[in-house]
Amino acid sequence: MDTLYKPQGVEERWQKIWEEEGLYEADPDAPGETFVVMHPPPNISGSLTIGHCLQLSLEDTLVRWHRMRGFNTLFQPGYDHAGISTWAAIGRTLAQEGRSQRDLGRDGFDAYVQEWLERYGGTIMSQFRLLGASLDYRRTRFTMDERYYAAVMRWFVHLYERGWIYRANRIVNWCPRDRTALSDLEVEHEDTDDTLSYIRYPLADGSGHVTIATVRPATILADVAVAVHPDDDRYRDLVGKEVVVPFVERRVPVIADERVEMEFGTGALKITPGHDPTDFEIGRDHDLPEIAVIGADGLMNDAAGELAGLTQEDAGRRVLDWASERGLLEKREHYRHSVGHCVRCHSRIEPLIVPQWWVAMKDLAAPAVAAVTEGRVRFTPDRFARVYLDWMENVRDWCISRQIWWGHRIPVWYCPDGHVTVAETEPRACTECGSADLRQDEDVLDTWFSSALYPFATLGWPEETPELARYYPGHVLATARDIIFLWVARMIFSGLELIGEEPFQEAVIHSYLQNPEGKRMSRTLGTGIDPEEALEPYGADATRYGLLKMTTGQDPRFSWGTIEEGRKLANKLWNASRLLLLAGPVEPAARPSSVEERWILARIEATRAEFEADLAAFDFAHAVQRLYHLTFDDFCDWYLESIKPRLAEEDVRATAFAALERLLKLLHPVMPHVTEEIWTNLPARETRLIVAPWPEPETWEGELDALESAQTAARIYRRSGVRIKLDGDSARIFEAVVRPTDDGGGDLDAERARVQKEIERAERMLSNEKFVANAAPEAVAAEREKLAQYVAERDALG
RNA sequence: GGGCGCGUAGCUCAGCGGGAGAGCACUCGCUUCACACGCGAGGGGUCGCUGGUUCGAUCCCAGCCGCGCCCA
Repeated sequence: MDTLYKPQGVEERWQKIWEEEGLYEADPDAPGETFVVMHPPPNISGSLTIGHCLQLSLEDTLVRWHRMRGFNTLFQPGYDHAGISTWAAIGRTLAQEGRSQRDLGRDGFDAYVQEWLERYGGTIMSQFRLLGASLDYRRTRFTMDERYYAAVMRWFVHLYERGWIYRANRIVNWCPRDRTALSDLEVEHEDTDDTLSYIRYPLADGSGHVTIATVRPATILADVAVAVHPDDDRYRDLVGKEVVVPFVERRVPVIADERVEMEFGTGALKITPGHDPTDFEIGRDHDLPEIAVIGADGLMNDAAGELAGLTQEDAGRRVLDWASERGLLEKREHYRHSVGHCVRCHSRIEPLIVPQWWVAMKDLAAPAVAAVTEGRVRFTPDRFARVYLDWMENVRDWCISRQIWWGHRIPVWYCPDGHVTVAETEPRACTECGSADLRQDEDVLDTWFSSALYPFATLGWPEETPELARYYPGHVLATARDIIFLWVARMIFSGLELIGEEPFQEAVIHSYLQNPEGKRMSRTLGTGIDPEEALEPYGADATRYGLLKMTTGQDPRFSWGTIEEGRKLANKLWNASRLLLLAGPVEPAARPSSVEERWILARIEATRAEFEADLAAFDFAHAVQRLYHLTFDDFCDWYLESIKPRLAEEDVRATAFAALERLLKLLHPVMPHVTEEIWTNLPARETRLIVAPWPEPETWEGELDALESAQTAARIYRRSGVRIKLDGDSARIFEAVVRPTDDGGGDLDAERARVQKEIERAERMLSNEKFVANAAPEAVAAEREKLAQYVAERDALG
């Protein structure tokens, strides 16, 4: 054994052995309470980020912990086709060759994407393995594989038959770059600098004008009304009159609607149902026409007449010029407001009225709200339950159709007569007229429509498989907060609707790593950290440890120092085991005969209980910190040092190996490789550590503080050279651990003064009558205890 | 516009009513027979600011200031 632990090679070897020996496999026929974690399937549009590794580390820690405790565990791997995301990524690659997705044709694109899939899918699975994630790789699923496709079709038809899927011509978020509709969740609002133009709309009867303010003058061409608030005294007399829309010189009514903000601009709002979501709603309620002057490409369309083909900016300038020439442009001012952008390509979202497929959310949402309010699904940290509920309680209908070629094609067919046939598999004839001339809807489904089924589609649903019976519902779902609505919420309502049970009990919302400079990690900006930058030099164990320490807070910065801490812990364990192995292997057996032996067993036991409590609360950072402290301070610095003089005794070594075994077991879920490597070197191995039984609770009462007097004496001696009087075990342990090199002496006065200060502080507090009267009894007792200890210390100093 | 989170040692972060902590970095001592990628010791902090509650506030409350995020 080398004096330095080198993870390279060791980790890869164990990863192969564990997988080849079938130790990652979930067996639905095996006994045991189940524990199921569905790992969120990464997008095949890219490789893993360090953030994925953080998520995987905490999941794998839970999975390995449960596996050792005898649970029948399923840790499910897979990857996601990631609709628009992959579509856009492929588009970027093709663009470099001067081509686009649509140049390939639908079939050509399918072929291209298959290659893409093999390349990225393979990379992702190999990165999972590199981290030591104990996923059941045999079960790897893809959200567009054949069986998964069948599940998605069933889901669509189910919702359709329920009457909750409908096609409607409504305003949607349109990305003019990718030329597809998006759901509300795929739009992000960004503060944008704009110019607010104040334009006069003359009254048709010539009695004056109304001034409106707009940031999008080009849309004036599609105006169908001017709206004011019903309580707005300034405009009360105008309601019911008509105004003339500039440029197009169309007469439109002035209407009253409560959705108008009186404070904005002049309080009069131009209504453009074709190009604004609020105006669309107002328009529908007032039966206004819907005019579209902007096309799918974001440019002015034919309805814009002489402005057709212009960009909105150019068209807007023409409109403003027109108004200005006629004295209708009152003023222009700077205006900063938030504008919707495509979450992927950052194009400015174009609200357009286009026919799309929708899911009515009302009936799906109600049970999903109840699941959380009734505590059947819990969030950690629990404040995210509120975030979830706020969204779910106010959820709007979900636009699920996308105008791209990558995804699950909508299972709807049209005959020449326009009849609609909805079926899970391709129908032979129109269900209404029997026509065999069927044309399938061109659109594909929102990628999240299929991801929503992940917790059961991966288990074989809609077939009644043994896996589905055994592993649904699952237990822990770990994810970052950015997909609470997109995915977590949708899994909950789909699971409730289709299976009748929520898909997991615990939604663990983990931290979102920032890069060391505090910036958001982004692959495209090059501000991210490639997992292999950590895995290669530090090893998976160190990386896992470090990442788990970074799970606190909301947006911790990635820090190499934390990974380094993990590497040191691995090395420390390695060398502690070397000490014992070099002293002479002997079968492990806890036969403690001294106070320090009982003490370490008690410390390990106490840490086991605390560690379990941390994991149960998903507090990974504190969990690993405990292990570090136990290993360095308790096990190495005190226990091993104190038994060194007696290492020749077989019982002492047997106990030490037994203690080491327990320590390795506690560390295994966090650092699986180094612990397994050491474990396999211990005498009398019968099983792999990965499936070794988790330590049972033990009782070592009254031993937790057994080393306190020796430790206090060590602190004083090391600081000042002053020896305090010790006897019996404490004296022996002090000698063994501290190995004092002189007879003491030292600065006795300084030590006395220090202790005296402490005594005075405690006495001062205890002489404060208000403290004694008002403080919690425990606080007062603790203070008395401290005083007693310092008095004892003073006496020991002599 | 509404909501959430965070400002603690040079850095990354714990602590969240009763003497300010860890790891890294820094300084000093030690080649000690597991580990010098080690061991031991030390320096370093008006706990963002201002008020309030309390016998006592880094911790609770209010208001500011600064960062980050979500929803509309």
